Amino acid sequence: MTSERSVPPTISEVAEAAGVGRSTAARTLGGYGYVSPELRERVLAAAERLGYRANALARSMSTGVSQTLGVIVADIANPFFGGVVRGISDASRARGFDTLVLSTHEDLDEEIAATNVLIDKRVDGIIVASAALDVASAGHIEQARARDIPVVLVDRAVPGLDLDAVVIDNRAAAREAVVRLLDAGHRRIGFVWGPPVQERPRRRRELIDIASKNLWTDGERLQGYLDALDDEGIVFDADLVMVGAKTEENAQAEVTRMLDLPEAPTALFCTENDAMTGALRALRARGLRVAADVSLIGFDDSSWAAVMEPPLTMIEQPTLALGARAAEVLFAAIDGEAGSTGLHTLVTRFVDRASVAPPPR
Amino acid sequence: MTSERSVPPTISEVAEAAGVGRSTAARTLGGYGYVSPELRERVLAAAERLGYRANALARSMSTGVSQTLGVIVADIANPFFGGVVRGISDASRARGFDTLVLSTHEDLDEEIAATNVLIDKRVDGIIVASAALDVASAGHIEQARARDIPVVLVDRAVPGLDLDAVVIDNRAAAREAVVRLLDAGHRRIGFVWGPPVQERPRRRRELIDIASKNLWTDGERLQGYLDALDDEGIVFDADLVMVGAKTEENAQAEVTRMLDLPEAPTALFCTENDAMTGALRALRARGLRVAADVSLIGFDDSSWAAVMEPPLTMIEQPTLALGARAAEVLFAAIDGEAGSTGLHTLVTRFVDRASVAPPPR
DNA sequence: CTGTTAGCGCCTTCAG
DNA sequence: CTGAAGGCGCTAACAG
Repeated sequence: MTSERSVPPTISEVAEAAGVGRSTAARTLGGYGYVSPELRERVLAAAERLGYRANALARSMSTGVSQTLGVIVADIANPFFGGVVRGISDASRARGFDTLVLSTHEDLDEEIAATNVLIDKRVDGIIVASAALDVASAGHIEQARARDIPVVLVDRAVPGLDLDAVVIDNRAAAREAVVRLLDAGHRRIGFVWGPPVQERPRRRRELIDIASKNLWTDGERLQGYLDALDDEGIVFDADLVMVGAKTEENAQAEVTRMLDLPEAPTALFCTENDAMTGALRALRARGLRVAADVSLIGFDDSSWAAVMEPPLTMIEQPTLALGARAAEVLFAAIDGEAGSTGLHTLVTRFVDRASVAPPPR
Repeated sequence: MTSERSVPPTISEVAEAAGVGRSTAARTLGGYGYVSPELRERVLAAAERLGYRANALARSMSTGVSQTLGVIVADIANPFFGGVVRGISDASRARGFDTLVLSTHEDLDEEIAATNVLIDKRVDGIIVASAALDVASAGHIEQARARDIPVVLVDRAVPGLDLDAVVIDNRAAAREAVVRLLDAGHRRIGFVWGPPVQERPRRRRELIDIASKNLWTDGERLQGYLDALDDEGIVFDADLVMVGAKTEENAQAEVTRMLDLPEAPTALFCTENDAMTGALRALRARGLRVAADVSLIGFDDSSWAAVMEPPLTMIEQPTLALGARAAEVLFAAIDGEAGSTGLHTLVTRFVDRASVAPPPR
């Protein structure tokens, strides 16, 4: 039975209806303190009759706890972040927490604004896949911590920031992928996707410098690529690295450019989904076959990759687990468990399918 | 400059620091009422110095407005819902609202719990892709409305519920797809995906009955399929409809079953992403080629569909727009604009690529 | 224009 | 074990 009135009943009204004091009603409805079975019954009945529901805002107001987690990601429409958010959401629900999700379009100012919103709404903790590149640009995160709001990073670490970060080992995963290509006999391997440098870096040193000044994941993956090349003593060729915007169109354009090189790459390492689809478009346009003509390995497995012809070899990221783990780490901090802050690294899975073959000829 | 204390300063402290009354501080910081430029300046300076930020909870408490929208979807990790949520999120932000997102795993009980959470947190409005099949199972939605919280449905309408619903015309889109297949000469067309019936329906009437008792989108798409068949006077064959769980595995199994029929389908209409990938797996396992042997049309375009060989003909849903529109309609309701409730239908786009060809032989 | 005075709904001492 | 009273931080009438 619910009352028809549109203003919800308060605990005082329930108390009155039950003929008891406010605090007695509050104690039984809030589930704390002692109440005699008899009164308890009466209160419960009255609450039921009036359709009482506690006002979570008022409760947060006096307890100082909102039972809400704040989540900041670049783009909730990106399946990768969708998985992370779902992992966070499920783990939170299990603890009775809800999640306020904000998308920042990979813009630092939006991220700062989002952080302020979360601080203002008094969330109990924040999980952020930050666009901040270094400590200097992470002032908003310090701000939250200064207000005693625990923060954990997910997907992207921020070098120099002493914070818990739940990530994968991008560098090792990238290195492994490129090693596979190397093992298959490839020597000219293209690197498709960020960092989004505008000018083609001449020297290797320059590239590493750029990598360290861009999105952490991009930099790490690029490093992994270079690591693998180093293993084989292959000199880095700037022509084989994509430059410019991180879009599918540009990936296609850059791969096309590489394909037209005198010494074209025989393999491509795509560090993101759109890099892979862009590369595939470029191959098709040039009439080249996957594996037979150009080998391919990509990041972020999906069910589509498995049904391509040939099926694509991919690196799978544990999106749900990243989110779930981030939530766990955050809850530990909320509970005041002084765990050592640092990197929590989850393992990726190398899904070996059929897009890698020896170079042609 | 931010103070180092972890308990945030209140408006009273700012007032004191500025040497003015609370309400003067409140007026300037809250941006309402009159304040002399001089005092205003002093208050602002004090607020800045103390690092003041308004407590949104307290504000909501007294205004009764939370500047927060509640969003309920089946699975935030599903790219379709990811797009919808992103659309909602962007449109909300533009109005200064934030979104509390809850995933229900397509479970009605979880949806009911989620609705209660949103009611308790006093969101100003709710957008829900409901798992409710009819008015009888939509009590929680009525509950929210009884508490004067506007609700708008997105993606899925609930037959009989007098509520705004922002959707696409699933029936027409499905019909168009099947008509294309028919026009290409196909007569045996398989329907892959829900409704998740367990027993194979014998009669057409039975099927329609089932369709009307399941997820609205599934039912509508199935109706569209039947509509197209009717146009050509083709009798519905129960063997060509998938039954059982809505999973990629089962889609593959069911398509395999159809392919092994004495009169196998020469075309397949897949109403969801996993239906398409399942179907593709089945074709591959049987050594059949897309288009040449079996024509294909699917729902929910993605960049992958464009790079398949051959590129897949798909129906594209405007996910961002669905979310954005739902938010607009909700804001209209929040603003008290008494628009007529009903269906808001957005258009889909038929992306004609190359997975449809005449039947073989 | 400014400051005082009440609440918003809940939790939390504190006597009784 | 119960009820009265005060406070969380803010907004909102209301006099001055």
